[in-house]
Amino acid sequence: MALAHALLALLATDSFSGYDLAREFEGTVGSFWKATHQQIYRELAQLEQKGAVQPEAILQEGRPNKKLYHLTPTGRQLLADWIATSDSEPCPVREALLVKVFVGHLVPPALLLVELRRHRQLHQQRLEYYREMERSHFADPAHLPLEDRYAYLPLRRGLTYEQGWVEWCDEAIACIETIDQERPAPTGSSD
Amino acid sequence: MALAHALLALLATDSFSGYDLAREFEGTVGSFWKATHQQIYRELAQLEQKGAVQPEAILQEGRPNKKLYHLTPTGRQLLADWIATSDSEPCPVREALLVKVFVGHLVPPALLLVELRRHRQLHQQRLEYYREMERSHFADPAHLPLEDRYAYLPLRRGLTYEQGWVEWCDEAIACIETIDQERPAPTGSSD
DNA sequence: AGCGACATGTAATACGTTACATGATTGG
DNA sequence: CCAATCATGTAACGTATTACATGTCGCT
Repeated sequence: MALAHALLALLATDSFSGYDLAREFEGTVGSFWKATHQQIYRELAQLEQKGAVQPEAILQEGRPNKKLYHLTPTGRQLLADWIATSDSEPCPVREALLVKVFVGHLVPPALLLVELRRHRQLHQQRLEYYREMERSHFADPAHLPLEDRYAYLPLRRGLTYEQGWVEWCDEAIACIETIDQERPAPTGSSD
Repeated sequence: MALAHALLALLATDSFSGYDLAREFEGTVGSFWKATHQQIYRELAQLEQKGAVQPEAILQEGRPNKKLYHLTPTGRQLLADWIATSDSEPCPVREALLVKVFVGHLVPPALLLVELRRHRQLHQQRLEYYREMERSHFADPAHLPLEDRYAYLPLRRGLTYEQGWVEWCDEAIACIETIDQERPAPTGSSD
């Protein structure tokens, strides 16, 4: 049910088409939720059936028509009730990179270093993107309209989350480089 | 396929029963992977069919018998190949708490503060657990056996991850307390 | 007498991912 | 001419969650 609530939350800030929503999840909103367009269209259909959202047909020329979804009062109430009543648990971490590092001794250090550097770059890019959003949309956070002061907080978490990853990657890279220098060829030499 | 590899990784460090594995995911390993016993039993059955793991029947008195799973050479190779070849993407974040904060203006601040304090406590507890594991198992990390030096790194990420959450919760709580003091009753008063 | 730990499993459902499908427009 | 953007969707599959099911032992 959680994707449904994430969609309602976005539609509480503005009206969007399914396509728009999919792009939102790739932007700032990606700091707290992810979804593909297939999930979104499926979920929007269900929300429409429940009367939580209402589509408005937008006829366009030169590009496909679209359905602009609006949050209904029912939908707004559904969202408020969910916020008020549901206990949300921290999302489970399933991080393949950490599995690899955990049993890193099974492969040559150089191989792990490639993966770690790649991840460092991905997180660094995301971090810079969030920093730019912070600069452009949330300069002087104390004097923001009320809604934006709330919306700023998830972005803050996105920032510290990505920064945490970058710092950990640096730590891990340094550690594995040391291991690599101590023993040159840990696999394939004398096993 | 990722749970399969997480299980193989654990079985590369020791032999476990399904029940044991489920408990591992609640301990230190929980810093990088989560799984319930139902998932684990299903996946172990599949891994057995592939010849990646081999069960040893342990007959016990006073408690149920169990199957101790051992990693086979095939399984070890499967794991090493996966580490070497697969590009692992950062796991998608789907954090209900951040959805709630994002549209926090829809509910009374006091309500959000309850959820935030609850989360702060959960992350604080996890943080303290990881700190204890660090103290008891990874004191003096430079002089650890090679395998433990790798195993230490995911725990380090667990530590900074939980710490990041605790710090963000403090920031969010302070911010929302300020909002609360500025405007006493944002819902239900004059809407 | 009831609960929690031990130990394994089935079944149903919900949720997420990947592949396939269509079709116009714009820019390289 | 090919790829990307806009825009919506279906179908199949894989993974995860929740509920149900069983049965002993030791503790309170």
